Amino acid sequence: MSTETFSTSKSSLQPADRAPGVRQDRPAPTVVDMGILSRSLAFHVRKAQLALQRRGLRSMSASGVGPAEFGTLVLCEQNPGLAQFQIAAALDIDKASVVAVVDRLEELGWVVRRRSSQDRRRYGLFLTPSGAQQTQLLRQQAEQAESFALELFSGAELQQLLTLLGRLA
Amino acid sequence: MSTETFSTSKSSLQPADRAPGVRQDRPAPTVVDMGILSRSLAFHVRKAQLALQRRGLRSMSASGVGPAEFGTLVLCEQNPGLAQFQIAAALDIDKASVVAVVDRLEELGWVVRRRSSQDRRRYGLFLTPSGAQQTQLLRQQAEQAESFALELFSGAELQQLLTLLGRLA
DNA sequence: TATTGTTATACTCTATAACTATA
DNA sequence: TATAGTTATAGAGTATAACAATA
Repeated sequence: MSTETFSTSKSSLQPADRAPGVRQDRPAPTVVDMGILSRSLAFHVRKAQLALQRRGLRSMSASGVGPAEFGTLVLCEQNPGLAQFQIAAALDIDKASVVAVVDRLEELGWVVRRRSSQDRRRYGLFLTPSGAQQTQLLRQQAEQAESFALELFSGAELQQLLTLLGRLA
Repeated sequence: MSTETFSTSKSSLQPADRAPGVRQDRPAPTVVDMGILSRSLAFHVRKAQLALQRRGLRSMSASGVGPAEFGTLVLCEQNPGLAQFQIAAALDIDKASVVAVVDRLEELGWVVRRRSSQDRRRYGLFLTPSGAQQTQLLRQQAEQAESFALELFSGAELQQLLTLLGRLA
């Protein structure tokens, strides 16, 4: 049996006599019970995202290219002439955030903005040749960064995970 | 057939003659092809997290209680006397970040820090009576905020989603 | 020497509001 | 009036590095 006890905090905001119901004289836990967190969707999604970020996505951000930049490149590749508000809708971020993303990509010389002749409020976004080249490279890096999932999941499991996540969003 | 064209961007960094391979004179896309993003785990996890955040989690943060605070309360409830570094490990955040979280909870009078007698470097964290009450309330809110998932998924699907996400982390 | 809690700092990502030019 | 892009600002949320106290 443990005889561990706990004495009052350094903080004077909560002296012992102002927290009369707090139980003491218990051993400090060694195995952590996650309680409801083990059944919380938000908690699991957050941990999964952290794990993915720490994995290979850091390799991209080293070159100043984050998820939003990568997504924009892929969308421009698949849909030449896409407008910025369409990028925002597809990536689920605000159109104001897209401005800085496209600014960076344009500075890198990977993307160009061209005014639409039909609606002069819009820019059409296009990959430059070097942008197309970089996109191909980054896509390979992204695929490799996610390839570890192929060891964690069967093909059917991976497919269902994507399906279920898609239903959430 | 569309006759839409695109003229040069306002930015002088990328004049037309420095991006010679960019294709023009194409109609602006209306349906967006997500390309590889539709099969990207990181992309789907990120969108799912955004959807969850926008849903009910905002209701908590209105009271200054975010996911980290909620997780800490639940952990303290299930494991009285837990140390801060154990909170950090369980929630997958840095121990430095836990300090501010516990500070807030202590200011609210929901949690108290007590020095361990066995290892005087550590604090044991305990819920106060009002902290226990608030935790129960917040847990109900969290369960309700995630209850929409019960309409999106069958019990088996929800269970598998949690299992697969857990395998990622 | 290593660990626990702390402080200070900075970075990433995103949202909000107000503005402009076009529609 | 509404929409597309822009600007400026601010807010989460987290990481990193260095430090004091303790092990």
